[in-house]
Amino acid sequence: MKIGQLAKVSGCSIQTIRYYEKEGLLSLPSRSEGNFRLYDEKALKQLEFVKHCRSLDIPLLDIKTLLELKNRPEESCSSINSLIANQLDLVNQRIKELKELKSELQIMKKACSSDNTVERCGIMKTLDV
Amino acid sequence: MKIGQLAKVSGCSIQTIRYYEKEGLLSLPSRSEGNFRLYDEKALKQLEFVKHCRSLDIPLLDIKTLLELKNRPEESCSSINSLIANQLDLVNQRIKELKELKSELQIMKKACSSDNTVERCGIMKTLDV
DNA sequence: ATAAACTCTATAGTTGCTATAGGGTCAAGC
DNA sequence: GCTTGACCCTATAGCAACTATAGAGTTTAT
Repeated sequence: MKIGQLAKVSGCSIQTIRYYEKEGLLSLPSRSEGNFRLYDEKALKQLEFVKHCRSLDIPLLDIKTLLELKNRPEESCSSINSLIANQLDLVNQRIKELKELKSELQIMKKACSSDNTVERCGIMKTLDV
Repeated sequence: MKIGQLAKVSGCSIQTIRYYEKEGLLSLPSRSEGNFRLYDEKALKQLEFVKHCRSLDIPLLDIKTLLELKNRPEESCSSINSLIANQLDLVNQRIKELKELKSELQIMKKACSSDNTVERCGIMKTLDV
């Protein structure tokens, strides 16, 4: 199939597919006589692997690492474990930060009722440290 | 004071200060004979305002809006209310997403014990949709 | 043959910084 | 006065992960 079809099937944009190829996340596809990229089922599977990893906020560089490991089945998977554990830490950390941010925003929200002027706005007073 | 001192006092890097000035978040400072930027207490306050907004994940463009509103004290602050409410929505949304991501990562973490091969790695099997 | 849809490569842009290059200024010490 | 190191300047590029656009070539259906 051509790139437009792959994009439809995978839910990944044409430009992103080309980007992933350029970044080494997708294998170079064969080409038609007119130089159009041609993809098979294996390419679709690889793209879906990449997409799945992205949905986990895994950076592209790490995804490349995972793909390389995938090609080395006899190797230890301890680095995969580390990667996922690290990702989980990052997520936990970010959730913590966002909760704190949420608290502050909620306090600010209450600091001002509508139909005020900027001068008397409780939110603005809070921002003005 | 010069930019290095402002950076120290504010906790904001020199380059970021210059960046904020370029983006219109900070007023153009006066200059010394040697063309060094010179800042007063007012500039420090403005920078701290910007920093505070950034700590709330408010985009620079919105911060500019807030600064403009600050200069119009008689105007309605309803847009400030909207901005904070919107920010809160975004934060809530992101927390939700991260919690879902966390769940998935936790499941994956359990899918593999250490000292496996890639071939038998439960995490890799999960990624391989 | 024609036109529209699809595809190509190259490049620029988004956001919010951050680093670097090459050069100028200032202040302290000799 | 000279030197040196700290500080400052502008310009530009880079980061991550896309996303858009320009200009041109290919394919497909009528």
